[in-house]
Amino acid sequence: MYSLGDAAAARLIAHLDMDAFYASVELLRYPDLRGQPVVIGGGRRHQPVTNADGTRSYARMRDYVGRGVITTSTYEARAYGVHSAMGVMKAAQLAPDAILLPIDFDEYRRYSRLFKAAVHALTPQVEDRGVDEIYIDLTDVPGALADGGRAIAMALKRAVRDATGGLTCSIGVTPNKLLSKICSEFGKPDGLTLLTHADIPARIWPLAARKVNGVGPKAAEKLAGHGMHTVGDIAAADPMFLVEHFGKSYGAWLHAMAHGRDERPVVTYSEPKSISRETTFDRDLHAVRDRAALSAIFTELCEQLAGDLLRKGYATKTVGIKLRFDDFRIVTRDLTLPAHTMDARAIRRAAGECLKRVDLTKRLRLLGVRAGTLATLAELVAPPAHGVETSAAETRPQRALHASDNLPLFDA
DNA sequence: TCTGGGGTCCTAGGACCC
DNA sequence: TCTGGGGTCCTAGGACCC
Repeated sequence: MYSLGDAAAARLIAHLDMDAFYASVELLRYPDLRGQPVVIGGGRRHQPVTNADGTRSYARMRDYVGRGVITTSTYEARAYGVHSAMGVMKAAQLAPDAILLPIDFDEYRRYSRLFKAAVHALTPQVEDRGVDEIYIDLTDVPGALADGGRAIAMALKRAVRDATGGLTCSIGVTPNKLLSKICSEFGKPDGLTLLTHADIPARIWPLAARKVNGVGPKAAEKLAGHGMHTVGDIAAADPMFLVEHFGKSYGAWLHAMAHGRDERPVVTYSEPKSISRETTFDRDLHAVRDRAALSAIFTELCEQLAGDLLRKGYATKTVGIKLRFDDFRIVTRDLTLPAHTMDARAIRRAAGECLKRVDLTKRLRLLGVRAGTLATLAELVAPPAHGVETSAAETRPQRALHASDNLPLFDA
C-alpha cells in the first residue's frame, strides 16, 4: 500500500567507511609495520622480501621510480602530507623513509567480502559503494529509531572488527545518505557520529563545501568565486542565484544539500552500466613510431575486456575507446554495434573503427577500451519487452584474439 | 620525475521518427 | 509549403567518486 505520508517518513541511514582500508589490511599481514608510515600504491615491483632470519625488508618511498600514484596510506604517513592520488615520486619528497607496499586488490576484496557479510547478517538493507564503504538503511531495525541508531551501529562496528580480525570502521548515522557520508568522516578512525536535522546549523554549516560528496574541485572553486566557502554560505544563498549560476539541476541540488535534504534511497542491487580496461604506459607512445607496441597493448586490453564480459555474464552493444595524450588531454570515441557481442575480435574491430576517428599526432600516455549498453546473457536469450535483438552466434564466445591477427590499427 | 584504474551521472547537439 | 513539438538514440566531453 502507498500513502502520501511515505515519502516524508523519517529514515535512519548509516554510512560505514573502513578506516585506511588497504593500509589496515596490509598491517594485518605485516604487523611489524604497525605504527610506521606506510604507503600503498605505485604498481607491483616492490614486494617485501623475507630474509633468511625471518625478518622482512620493505621498499622505501625514496627508491621508487615510475608513474604510479598513492592509493592510500596509514595515518602515520598522512601526517607527512601524503594523500591519495598523489604521485608516488612526489610523495617520496615528503616522506622518503616511508614504507612502500604494492597494491593487492585480491586481498582487499577478500576482506571487503568479510566485513560486508558481517554487516549483512545484522542489517540486510545494504548499498555497496566500492570495496571499503557501504550505506545501510536502519529504519526498520527494531529499536533503532528510538536511540538514533546507536546500539545497532555499535553492534555493526563490533561485527566488522570480529569478522576481519581487528579492522575498524567509522559510521555516521543520520536521516539520509548525504549527511551520513559527511558524518562518517567525523571522529575517524573508529568513529561513531549520530546527527539529526536539528544539528545541521551547528555541525554541517561550518564545513568547507568541498567536504560534501558531489562538490568537487571545479564546483568548490566556482562557489568560492561567488564568496561561498562553507556549506552554511550555500544554505544562505538565494536558490534562484544558485540555479542561475550552477544550472537548474546542480543549483537546485546545492540548495537542498546545504539544508541537509536528500531523498535518495539505499539501493541494494544494481546492474553495471559499463565495464572497461585501461592502462597507462611506462613511457609515452607514438601511434606511428610505437605502432607495434601500441597494437599489442590494444589487443590485450580488448581480450581482457572480453574476458571480463564473459566472466561476469554480459554482452556489449557500444564499444568505446579512451586516449590520454602526453598533455593529459582526454579523448573518447564510441561506436554502437548492430547487435550485442562479447567477442574479443568484434570488440577490437569496433575499437579500431573508433581509433580511426582520432588525430594521433600527439604521443599517448594512456589507452583504454570500454563496453557500454550492457545486456545480461539471460536478456539476450529471452529478450525483455523491447527486445535486445541479437543472434545466438553473437553471444557465443569465440576463439581468443591473437596479436598476429592482421587488423587495421594505428595506420596513422 | 607530478598526476592510476574503474566506475556513474549529466549535458548537449544532431539524427530520426511520429 | 510552412510551422511545431515530443521522444529516443547516438556521440563527445566533463565533473565527480572510490
